[in-house]
Amino acid sequence: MAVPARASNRAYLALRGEIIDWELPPGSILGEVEQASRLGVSRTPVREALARLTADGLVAAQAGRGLVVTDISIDNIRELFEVREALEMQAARLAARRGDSAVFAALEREFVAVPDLLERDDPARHAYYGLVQRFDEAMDDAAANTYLVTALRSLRTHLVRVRRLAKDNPARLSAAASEHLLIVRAVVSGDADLAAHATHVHLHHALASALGSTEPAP
Amino acid sequence: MAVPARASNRAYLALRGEIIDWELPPGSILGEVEQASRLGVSRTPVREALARLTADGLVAAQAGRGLVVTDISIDNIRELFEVREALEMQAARLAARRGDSAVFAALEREFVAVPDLLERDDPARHAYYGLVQRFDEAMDDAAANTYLVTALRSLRTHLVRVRRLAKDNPARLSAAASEHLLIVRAVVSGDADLAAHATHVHLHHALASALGSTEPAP
DNA sequence: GAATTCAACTGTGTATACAGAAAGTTGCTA
DNA sequence: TAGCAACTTTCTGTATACACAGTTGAATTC
Repeated sequence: MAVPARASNRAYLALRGEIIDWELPPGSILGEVEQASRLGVSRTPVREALARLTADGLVAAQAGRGLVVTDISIDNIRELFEVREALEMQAARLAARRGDSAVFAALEREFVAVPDLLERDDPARHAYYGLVQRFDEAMDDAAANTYLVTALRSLRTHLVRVRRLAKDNPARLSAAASEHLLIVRAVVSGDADLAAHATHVHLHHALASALGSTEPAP
Repeated sequence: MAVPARASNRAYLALRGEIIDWELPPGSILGEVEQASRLGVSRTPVREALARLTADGLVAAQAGRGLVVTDISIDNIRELFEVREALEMQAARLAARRGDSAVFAALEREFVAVPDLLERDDPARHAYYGLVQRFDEAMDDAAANTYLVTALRSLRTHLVRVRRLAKDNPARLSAAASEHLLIVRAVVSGDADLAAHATHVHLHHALASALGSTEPAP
């Protein structure tokens, strides 16, 4: 870092990380003075951090109680996926029209190799999730639409919380990789409709998996 | 208002209004001290207002220059409509599935009457734009998706700026009303595909109109 | 005459102090 | 014992003071 990171930014990243990692579970009350002393900064940067988190939708003002970490329910997951479907299908269309084939051809080779990757038994699946992240970034880049990318980033913040709630199993990861592969191949060949529909299929399965793994045993 | 509106909120609404109304044109530099003295509040609420505007994408930090009102270009309009297409088509689908038919039946009657409305020669077309606003609100309500509505609201902030840039002509308004009418009828009859595709058609024409009226005469 | 350096000023980032409002608690009364 | 009221405490919202960084301008030197 070229400059000492600003205190408000440090406070924002710290609180955001703790909320996403469920260290601050939904319902936690975030008082300004308490967080200021805990994070070792004054109230001013904490205020700014909390304002950004409110804009992100990670915390909300509750009457009289101050700011509270927002809840994530099953209904929230369905709503998130409804928006995600709209935005990612559009991103896939745009990427197929505008994307750099070479970039996605490289990703295609990586997704082909995922079965080998998963056999290596990386407990946290860091390599796989890193690949998915690069896929997302390539799509953002190829879509070349500031407003779309902004909306997707906001959405992903919430999706990360869901991911912590619903653990993926190895079979699902393998299936997801082949779904991603189809999307990537559609982008490489410039087939916008196929890219969009393959994204739809992928999200359908992802939602079913997320809902399935969160439902309690009867 | 039960309580005296908070100074930070007043500052936010004031600055937001001035940016949307082009009183603060793109490129305007917003210094904290200057705005604080102009709005009659201290720097703290102004800071909060500027932070919210930055999150909205209406202002952006420019290296060394402080905060600057963001620009709206032709490319921005295209990008906005790409996102709008994705979100509003999804909203139309959801509204067709979940919407209250009675509400949209009432809107249908209003849109049928728009030609009469436009003959009354209201210079600012307040009645018409009010109807469109009620249409948007009914769609938001029917879509019943917090994240979708949040994204749409953010988008509309930018679209209002475009609307000030590109004036609608009476012929366009009349055509837009019949496009809206088709969407509303599709929602009433619960036809999700038709609602989505009618929205697509509407946005296609709206974009063509916006781009046409902004292009300088050759 | 041009380039480089130094100084001053403007503007943001942070801390803290103060005021007002709201919620919880405690005590009194019916 | 239950309910109401008043008080206390703690919170947020706002203002202001202070420090540091970046930019701009001028002056001096090559």
